[in-house]
Amino acid sequence: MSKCEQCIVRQFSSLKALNKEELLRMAECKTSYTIKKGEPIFEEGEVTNGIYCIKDGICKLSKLSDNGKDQIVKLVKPGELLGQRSMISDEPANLSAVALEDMEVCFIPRSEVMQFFNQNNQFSMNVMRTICDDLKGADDHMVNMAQKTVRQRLAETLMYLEETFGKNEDGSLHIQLSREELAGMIGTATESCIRLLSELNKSGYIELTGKKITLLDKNKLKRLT
Amino acid sequence: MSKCEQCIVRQFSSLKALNKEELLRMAECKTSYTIKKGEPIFEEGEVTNGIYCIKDGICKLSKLSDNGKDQIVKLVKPGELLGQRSMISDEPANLSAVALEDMEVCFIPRSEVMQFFNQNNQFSMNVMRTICDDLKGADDHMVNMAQKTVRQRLAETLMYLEETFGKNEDGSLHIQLSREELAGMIGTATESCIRLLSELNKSGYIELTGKKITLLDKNKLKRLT
DNA sequence: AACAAAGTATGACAATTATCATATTTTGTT
DNA sequence: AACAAAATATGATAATTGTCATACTTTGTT
Repeated sequence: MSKCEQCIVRQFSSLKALNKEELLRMAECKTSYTIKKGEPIFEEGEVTNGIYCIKDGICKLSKLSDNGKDQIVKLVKPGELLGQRSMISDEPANLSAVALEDMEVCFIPRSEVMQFFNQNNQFSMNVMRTICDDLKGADDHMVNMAQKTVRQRLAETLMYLEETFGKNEDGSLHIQLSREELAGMIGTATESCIRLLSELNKSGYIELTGKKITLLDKNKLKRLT
Repeated sequence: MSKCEQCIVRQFSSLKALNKEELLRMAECKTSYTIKKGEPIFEEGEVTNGIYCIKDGICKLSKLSDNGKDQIVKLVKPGELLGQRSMISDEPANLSAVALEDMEVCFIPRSEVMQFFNQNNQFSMNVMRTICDDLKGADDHMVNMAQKTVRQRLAETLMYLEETFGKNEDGSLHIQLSREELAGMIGTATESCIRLLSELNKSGYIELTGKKITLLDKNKLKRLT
């Protein structure tokens, strides 16, 4: 059983407010999991009964729409927590979490987290601020979905992916999404997404090499939005 | 200076957790306002420095998109609180709040609310749950915006308006939105909204009489979505 | 009552986006 | 290495939605 003290999740998340004793308690009750790319951490409607700490790997939070398409609501990085909203509302998950890369996560039971939550005011304020940030992000995202064209949303998403997940040595986006997943982020049909990518490619905004996407002219891309 | 004990807001909002002494303190520091239809309570980017209790009247929370159109993110009823997220994040308002009817609201300074928040655990849990509900609502709303057609969103919105704000004696929707505002809710051009309404009218799904909208066949409307 | 201004309605058309069909390429498995 | 399956790409076409022009109605003001 590994310690929680030096864990990346503790450095970036609400958990940074926990003291040594609380970290020890957490280390004792946590469960570590390895999750393969493509596998779910939890699914929409599932009772999660705790939170997940993302130690390594990226995952998508998505929701199945009535039309059968999976809309990606958010991407989650190492250092973040999953399942905080469900824990506080005491409700099943509203979104599914699926690994986009091989992942390492720890599960901490609800009862334990709620203890920290009630005892440690700084911790609960941290959780609260995170949820407030998510709410602001979701409102802004909603406005973009409602008011921007697919091309604008694609350009914004590509820049977001580079800013958030960085580039490889060759300059291509580090995060690898399938065309279907990218379409699921911007809220469009897979074919439309492919067509627009290939248009941006021909116009010199981006470069497509196999699955790799490289942003060539970010100023031009920004002007699209 | 009126009392807070019997106020409608106390019955429906997070404030129900406050005790008599806290209510007295709140009554002393609150400021009451009357806001005319069309006037703002606060605007996007404004530092609010407190929360607003909606005693009477309905307002819209909206955000101006880059294309110059106002997207309505949420409608707020009497009994609800405004500005909780900004208060906790200690940030300016992310959305504008504008009265859709003449309103009565009370303003409570941030310092006071934060005291309740820190002292009264039930109150802070209530606030937290409300924000969690908003987050779930925003995520769901986002998926609808991304995945449903304008016609589907219009049908859903009309049913939402009837469920949430009720009907007049003649069966028409109680809440009166301009076509532009309705378009701002569903995220489309005003002309498209008008055209679809008139199509639903001709097909017998709804009836348009001046500004009044009556839902005639809710089963059919539901099937559209 | 008269008038301007705003809101609602509709047509014509263009632009955007989805859908279906069909190649082509890549990936994974035996 | 060979093959099937999945992912990517592209064309053709239809459906949806936005834009601009214009007319009609309602509202509010003087």
